[in-house]
Amino acid sequence: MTTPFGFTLRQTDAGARLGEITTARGKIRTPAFMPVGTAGTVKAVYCDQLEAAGVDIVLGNTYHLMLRPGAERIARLGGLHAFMGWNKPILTDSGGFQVMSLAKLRTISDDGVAFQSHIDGARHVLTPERAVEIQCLLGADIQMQLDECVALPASYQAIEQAVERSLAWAGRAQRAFRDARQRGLVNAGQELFGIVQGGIDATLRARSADALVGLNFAGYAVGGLAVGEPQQAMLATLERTVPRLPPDRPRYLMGVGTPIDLIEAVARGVDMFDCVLPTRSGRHGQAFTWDGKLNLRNAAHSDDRAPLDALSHCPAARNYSRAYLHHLVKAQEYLAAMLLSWANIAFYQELMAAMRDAIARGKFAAWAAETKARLA
RNA sequence: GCCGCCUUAGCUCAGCUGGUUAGAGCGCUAGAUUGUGGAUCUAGAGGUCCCCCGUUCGAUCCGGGGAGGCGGUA
Repeated sequence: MTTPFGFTLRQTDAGARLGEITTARGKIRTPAFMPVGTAGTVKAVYCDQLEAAGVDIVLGNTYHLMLRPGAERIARLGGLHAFMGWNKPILTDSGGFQVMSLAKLRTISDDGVAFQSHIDGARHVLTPERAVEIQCLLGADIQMQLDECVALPASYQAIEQAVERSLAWAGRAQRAFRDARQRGLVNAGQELFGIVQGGIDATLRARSADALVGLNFAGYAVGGLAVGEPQQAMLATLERTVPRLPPDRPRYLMGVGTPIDLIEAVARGVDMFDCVLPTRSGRHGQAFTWDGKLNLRNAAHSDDRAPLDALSHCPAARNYSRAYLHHLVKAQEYLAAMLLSWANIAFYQELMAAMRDAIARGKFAAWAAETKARLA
């Protein structure tokens, strides 16, 4: 008996939404932040630490896992959850982001994307159908359609083409997913999300969102943001896009963002986020704390006995001095990446928990104003 | 003792047949990083060119002397 996929909206406050996503592998408290685990690991962090930090769901990546170790191999080994030892929900990105980030290594057509592997140069083709097949093999609880993500600034024509192509691919992905469901390759607790594109153009965003809603997805992502445009343009785009999405489905802002980005987006009705910032920044010596960003590489920390963040509940933030973390970062010790990634993920989870609490109390606007000032 | 080589940024070293503001790598000081190519990028500070004398319009560079280091040799 599989728990079916579902979304319950419990409360709204000042535009922000408190809710819960149900999957066969567990519940996701929203607004939610999902750490990025591209290659079957949230880099430098154990699954136990993720769980203890309050993480409900992590990301995996279709493109990277397809290249190495291969989707069919992961399926033979019991699926991505068993493979990486994470039994809670997993959302897999489709490879659409790599259309942008690995632009030099791919050619795109209406049929799909041909990548030249950055590992060994081999040719790999990703179509909307193959992306669904791979995500079925991985066992993702939430799949993403293949889309075309465009770096900004870009011409109207380029963004328009990406919108139309992504819409066509949304329909193909949906047919492939329904076919997989009929063949028993996905269960009732698993779902596929569509992705809105359109740059920061109001007309294209409306066109993309409206057409996608017509396809009736279980959840909707807003993609193609935080890719070069100013924060104000991103927020303005959210204000025009999110209201077009059905309120009874989760909304996922892909690839965002900084702590303040998250607060601003929650205020505009977004439920889910993912971003590499807490982990990538952690590997580069930057910490997110309740007093704002801290660069542990800076010499100012070399004699500082204070903990990273006395307000955090994370052992990494409480039990090690800034002087020690500074030393580890300067010496390029592995433990620096481990402790700072851990602390950053814990901070992001505490931030989301604080937002959920503020919404539940009906105090989101005041909380947001105070917290933004504190973190700035 | 004698012979040879060396001395330029914190470190390891380029360079200048004598000419405006002497460079690199690393290190150092900062900044960037948004659906992760375990990648990288940007900027800055830092100089008695071992010391003294001489030659020259002008010396880090040429000559003499000195100091320190490395190697060889009796």
